[in-house]
Amino acid sequence: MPFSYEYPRPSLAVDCAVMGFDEGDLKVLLIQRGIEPFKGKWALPGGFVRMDESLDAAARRELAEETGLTNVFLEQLYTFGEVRRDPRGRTVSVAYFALVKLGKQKVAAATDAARADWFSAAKTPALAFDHNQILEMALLRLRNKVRYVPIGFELLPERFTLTQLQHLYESILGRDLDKRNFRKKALALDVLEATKDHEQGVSHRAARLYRFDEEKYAKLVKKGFNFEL
Amino acid sequence: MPFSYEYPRPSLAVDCAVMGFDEGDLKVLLIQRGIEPFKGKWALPGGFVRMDESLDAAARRELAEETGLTNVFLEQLYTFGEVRRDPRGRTVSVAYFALVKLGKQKVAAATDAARADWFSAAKTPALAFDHNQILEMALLRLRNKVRYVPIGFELLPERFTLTQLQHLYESILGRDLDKRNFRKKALALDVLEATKDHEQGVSHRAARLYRFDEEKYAKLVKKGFNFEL
DNA sequence: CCAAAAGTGTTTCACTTACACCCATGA
DNA sequence: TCATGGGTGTAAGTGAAACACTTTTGG
Repeated sequence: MPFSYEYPRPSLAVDCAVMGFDEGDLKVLLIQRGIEPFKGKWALPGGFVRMDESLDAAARRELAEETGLTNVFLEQLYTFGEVRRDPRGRTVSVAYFALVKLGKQKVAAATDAARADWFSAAKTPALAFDHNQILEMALLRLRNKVRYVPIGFELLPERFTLTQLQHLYESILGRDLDKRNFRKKALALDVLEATKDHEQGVSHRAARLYRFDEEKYAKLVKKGFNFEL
Repeated sequence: MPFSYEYPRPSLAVDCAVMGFDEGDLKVLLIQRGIEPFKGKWALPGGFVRMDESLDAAARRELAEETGLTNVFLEQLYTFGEVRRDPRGRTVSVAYFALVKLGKQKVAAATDAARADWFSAAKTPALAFDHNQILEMALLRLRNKVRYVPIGFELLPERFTLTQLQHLYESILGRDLDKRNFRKKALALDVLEATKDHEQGVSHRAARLYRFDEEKYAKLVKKGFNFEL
């Protein structure tokens, strides 16, 4: 500790596991690396932390720079610090977990990324660095967290049908849920607000659209409630 | 990214929130800083990460150096990276969460620590850096985690009575539990092995000693079970 | 009128909670 | 023999899971 500031320091990076939901399928956003090492390989978006920005800020900046995404749900996941995880030299990476409402935002590759694209979370290619491990942990976190915190709504458009919500949960949890029980429970939580509108352009009975009510949810949290789907 | 290795780098530290349980009370291990900054103030044990060691290894090393503790339960907690959290300059700290079986190990201050001592977790002094915040997060993690992972046993001696176990849970969760229900549930989980022995030297009926059965637990985990106390 | 998904209640079972007394031991 | 904590069972209530048919709409 006394001479700490003379010590050599590891490089410090952030990497983001960005997840979205589309067509009943959980997706992950990957970029194709435009530079060495691992040039041409797919990887999580990320980059180095600057001296004048917090870790969260670095994650948001890199995400915007490499993929064009802003205003996403972002939370710290885990810090990866094995000695040889980066061939360039000692690099510690703070991994982030991000959720985006797909369809709204277009992704666009930029800076060091040759391309950016969505992959089905179930079948991602072999990634650069230890990014497969990071991604695995992110998916695990999503599965665990979605059971007691309503983050699922971060993955849906502002208005959605109960069937969409159910399919989202099914694909995150990896198992089928009973329709009646699911709807009963979702509505009983009292955080969904029914709108007057219904989905459009389907060739069958149109489902009612619901909206997640942040205020009701905040009140419930205060009361020390117990969310669980 | 391209010029990353020319960028200035933050310092990288680890800090450990070490918790123990003694006399029915949850404790935290603090060191009194022997050097600036915050000389004389209490803080979490920790120090800088070396280039040739992983983050976990750094946490273990610092813990051993500053407090003499080895073989503790250790898991990464969260990484703190606000720009001005260390007056010496930009420093990012990977915080760890540690549990020790008290009574077995003596703590002894060393290196940069003037003293090391156990404090009741409920009433800790104002700490150096953002360590109060780290500690708070560690206690929160313990409260949440203890509900679905049997880490409570990391805080008890190898053999313990059911009443000790109950008091541990009560002090972590911050509320009283019903004796009969607690015992029923604890035994129903089928991870406790009754020994033939009883506690000694008490002036009332001596309670039976139990042991946590790691193997049974591992088997249950494999079967995808559901621990909860 | 057919296909396709929306929408809706009841019963059963398991688990949680509340609750009070006798037992064993050492002083 | 008294004080102290150890140890035990049952009943009521609450929440989870299983399960099938009618309704609406567009083609």
